Amino acid sequence: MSHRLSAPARREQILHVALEVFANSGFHGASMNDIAEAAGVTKPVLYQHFDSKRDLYQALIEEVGNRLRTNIGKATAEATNGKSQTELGFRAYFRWVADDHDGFRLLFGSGSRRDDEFNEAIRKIIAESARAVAPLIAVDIDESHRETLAHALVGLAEGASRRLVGLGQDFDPDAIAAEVSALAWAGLRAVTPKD
Amino acid sequence: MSHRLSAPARREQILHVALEVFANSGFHGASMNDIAEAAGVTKPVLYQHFDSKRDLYQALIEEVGNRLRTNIGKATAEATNGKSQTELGFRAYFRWVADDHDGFRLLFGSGSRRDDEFNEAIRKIIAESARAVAPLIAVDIDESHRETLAHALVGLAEGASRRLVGLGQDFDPDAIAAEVSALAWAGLRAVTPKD
DNA sequence: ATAGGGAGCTACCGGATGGTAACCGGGTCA
DNA sequence: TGACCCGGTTACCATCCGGTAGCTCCCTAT
Repeated sequence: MSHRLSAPARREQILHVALEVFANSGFHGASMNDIAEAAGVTKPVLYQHFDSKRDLYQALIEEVGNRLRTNIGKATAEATNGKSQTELGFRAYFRWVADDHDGFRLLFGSGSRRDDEFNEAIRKIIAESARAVAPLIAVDIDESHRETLAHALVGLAEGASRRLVGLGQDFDPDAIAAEVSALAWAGLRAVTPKD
Repeated sequence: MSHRLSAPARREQILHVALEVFANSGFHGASMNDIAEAAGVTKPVLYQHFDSKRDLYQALIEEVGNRLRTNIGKATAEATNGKSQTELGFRAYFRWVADDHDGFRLLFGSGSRRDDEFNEAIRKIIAESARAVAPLIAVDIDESHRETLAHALVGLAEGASRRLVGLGQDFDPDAIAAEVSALAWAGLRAVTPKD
């Protein structure tokens, strides 16, 4: 069949294939046999590259998380003010979602959040995103509320993405980003202290 | 121990206890034995009231979904304009989250989304919320974008809630609602057609 | 040719868990 | 008092699945 691969190549291929399988079926829904079959090999091969199922899954979370981080980081680094930072950040986010559907579903669509171990990793990614967003909230409210609003904004992007990805069709990330970031930016300006 | 209960009472108790267990451990993480033990009975008793584990879980999703629906529906019914509708809607939502942590985690915190069968039920709830939000987006953009923004707003509330619930402490739902709805309302006004 | 290493496979184990069959025991009513 | 209803229990089955031991086969280098 698909010939033998070198160890590193096989590892990459497994990661690639596993991402798709996990994204489709979730951690519990996908068996190691499923993944092995999808990769055109048998189970023991998986264990030559990963210590356990969790290990494989975790590796994926980390990899996908890094892609997300990197994209947003690069994009916002070029921003000169809050508004453009917001726009560029959302654009990078939606671009990432648009061409990494499986990655998005792995992180945000699945049961990853349930499991304590995975939860931690994903929480970190979300918290990190929130921390990037928080400084944009200029209003003088207490730290805790600011954090909460930051998480809300992360949820804003997540909610839109979930639907877009759920539809299964491709979409124009820049157009969505423009609307969502307009909403976010104007919204941020409107939050007033106290009430 | 806790004496025998009438069938209906036992059913209610099981639902109550199962919500907590599922919320804590997720669908896969919680075994029927866990739930039975938490309820102070044994497994077969569960099967006298529910056909299967999935059946029990589904019943919970529906029940929680109804609570959410009802609360928001009642609240927004009193609104006279878009702005107050937004405020009242968010307030009802956060109030629900505040006193139904377990319900929130069942619907939004867990692996429920993964499973096709459950997914459908939860999707419906989210879609319903989005449909309630969509009319507030006055801007003249095409239907699909409006839907996406509506989902984004649902995600806004979800993101904030996830953090609040995750912190484990209680919070003032009205205060959060005030901020989030201010953000949402101002944001909505700012989305402009085309660009 | 042949030895060796590394990629891959067959076959298996054991634990966890959803689900069930068969039984028990106490309160109620004739 | 004795039959029966019904909520509850014990003990079990069957299956799925993560994980592993040990072998095979092919390619390469000497």
